Amino acid sequence: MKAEGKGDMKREHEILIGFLKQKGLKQTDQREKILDIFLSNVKHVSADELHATIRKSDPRIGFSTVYRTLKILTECGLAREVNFGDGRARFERALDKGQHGHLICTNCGKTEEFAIATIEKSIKQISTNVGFRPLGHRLEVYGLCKRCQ
Amino acid sequence: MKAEGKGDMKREHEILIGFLKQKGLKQTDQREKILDIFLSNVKHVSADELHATIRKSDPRIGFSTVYRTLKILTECGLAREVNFGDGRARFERALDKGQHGHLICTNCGKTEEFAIATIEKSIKQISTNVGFRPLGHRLEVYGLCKRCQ
DNA sequence: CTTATCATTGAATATGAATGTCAATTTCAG
DNA sequence: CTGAAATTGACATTCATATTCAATGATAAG
Ligand SMILES: [Mn+2]
Ligand SMILES: [Mn+2]
Ligand SMILES: [Zn+2]
Ligand SMILES: [Zn+2]
Repeated sequence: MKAEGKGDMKREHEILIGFLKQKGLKQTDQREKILDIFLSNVKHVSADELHATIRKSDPRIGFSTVYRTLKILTECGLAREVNFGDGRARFERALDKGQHGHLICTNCGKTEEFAIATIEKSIKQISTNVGFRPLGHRLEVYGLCKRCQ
Repeated sequence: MKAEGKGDMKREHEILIGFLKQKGLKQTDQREKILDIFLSNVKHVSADELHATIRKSDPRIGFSTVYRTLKILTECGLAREVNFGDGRARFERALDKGQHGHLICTNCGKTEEFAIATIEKSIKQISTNVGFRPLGHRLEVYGLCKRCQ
């Protein structure tokens, strides 16, 4: 669970630690472990799912801690919350990963990501026209994936 | 509550009645009244809010009925569900009103709509490229409205 | 190292929207 | 009309999210 060739996570840990210090919060084993598992895991994970995964390596970590840590990770830019209309929040890695849209299969739940550079340009244009300052956006496309059509 | 110059709602009622008949469901006063109030009301209303409004003119209509009727209205294309990340579903008029994006102020909650014709073209393009068949989409932009900046 | 302070943890509990249940009532085809 | 079947509305349940709180842990000062 270390030599997995996904680039070291030092940078992410430094960001987390810096954020905690700056906010007067404390550095704990739980927070570090949750960050590790979050980063080494599949994308679009819910708090529940992440907690289930973490329990396998440390059954003593509570759901609340996972839940609260995901919030912290989101605050410090390491995670991003996404929502696929299934009634629960999901989180994906945010560092070095720009905004993107999601194609969500309404039949099997499969999701695919796509770049939205041109769309983002349109959004900026439109927003500026009406005096709105855009800070974030969500674009979800619902439909049928190749297999489900 | 009738001569309000918003075009008659006959067409909507015909659509609802046709849908009910076709599905073997029954035409009730409640459903008609809920449709009326839904149409003569502000956009982006939650089930709760709609129920509160309806209670003023008929206190005997229950929340469950409003909730279930909104589902029916969505099924027959008279309403569309939208979600602004505040944890509850909202509904807007859908007949004669194409898809559009929303600019949502994260400070005051104000929402503004905008056309997404060009963006829709991009979505279709991208989807086709990967073999995905798009059936619907949501585009929400979060930021600060003119007043809140 | 020791201590004092204050944040964190995790189990339990609370919250709130969405959905399900069911007896009484209403619709509507025949 | 009449009866089968859908509807209604009060209430209960579910489920994700959020909060509470006593015990524990982290950190800075001495
Ligand atoms: Mn993604
Ligand atoms: Mn709208
Ligand atoms: Zn699929
Ligand atoms: Zn505002």
